[in-house]
Amino acid sequence: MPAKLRSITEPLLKWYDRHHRTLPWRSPPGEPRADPYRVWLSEIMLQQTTVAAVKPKFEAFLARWPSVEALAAAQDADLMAAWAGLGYYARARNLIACARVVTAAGAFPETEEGLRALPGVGAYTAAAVAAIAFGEQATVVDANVARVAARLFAIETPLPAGMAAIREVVAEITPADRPGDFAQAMMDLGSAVCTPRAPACLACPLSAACVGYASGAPETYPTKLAKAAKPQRYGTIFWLEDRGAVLLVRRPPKGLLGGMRALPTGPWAAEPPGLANAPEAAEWRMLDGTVVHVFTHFRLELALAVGTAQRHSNAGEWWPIADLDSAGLPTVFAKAAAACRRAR
DNA sequence: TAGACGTGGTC
DNA sequence: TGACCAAGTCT
Repeated sequence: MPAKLRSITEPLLKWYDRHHRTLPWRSPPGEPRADPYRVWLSEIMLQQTTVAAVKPKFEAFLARWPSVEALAAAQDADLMAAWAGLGYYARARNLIACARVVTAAGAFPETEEGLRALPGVGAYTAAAVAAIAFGEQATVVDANVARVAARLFAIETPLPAGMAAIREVVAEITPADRPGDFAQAMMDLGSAVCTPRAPACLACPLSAACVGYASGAPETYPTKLAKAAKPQRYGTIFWLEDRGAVLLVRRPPKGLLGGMRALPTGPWAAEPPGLANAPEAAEWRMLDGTVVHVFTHFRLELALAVGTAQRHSNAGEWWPIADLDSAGLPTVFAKAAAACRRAR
């Protein structure tokens, strides 16, 4: 084993044996394999999502759908509703598609290449599942690993272009023995020690090998390109009520909040759209105030229009207002619904 | 390659 | 308060 590799993997894995987090989808350190269903489900949920947000969702999914076969048999609407609040809803659509592919095939693919072909499984997730569930020496690079590696080797190329150099060095230091523990150790280290703002270098098992630490300014790595400003958009939410129920619709299957239940809404545009695309002719009353919600790529300010239906239209589902929590609304609509219920 | 795609927590 | 950030993927 090359000295460079040993000087990193040995202290890292020793640190992991002592300081690893215990998480519901994890096997203890030293286990060469783990349950692929749990590993896959957790990795999908963890994409761009914090451990704290994932833990209760993971437990709920595992209790309700204890195997990939059970998940494959779920109703789409039930799964989408169960995912509500986690965000990035394409993950939920791909999750059920993936479960059905795996169930039809009889088992998860056991190689990085095979996993990569599954819906919703990209370069990171394929490598993570291959390493953690199947013990493959795959190169696992998420935001934590990228940050640790960029500091360890003082990689100057800004992200995302710098990812190529990062992948190279991570491939060099990934051991054949315990590749899954190595990946999770890098992630735990990035989460607890090699943090974005104020890394705890004095507590780091890799500080002796770290070029970024030696430079005196490890927190400057990885460098990143400036982001574009978020545009402002405006919309109107329609709260149409009849005999204790409110009208909900299903969003189109793709795009923003695709496939999710929602309150009716007009366009989300650069100017307030007023009552455009109101669900039916009704006496709309505008509530005071607005609901603000910030998405990844724009900021949205919603006006709230409330009306009473003359008759039940069949343009959507009439949902009992007292039971709205079980509708599985994305957070932006849950916020708007709460504001309407308070103020109407 | 760059933009679409959610949400909640932190400082 | 707002900008940054999180176990990314798809097109």
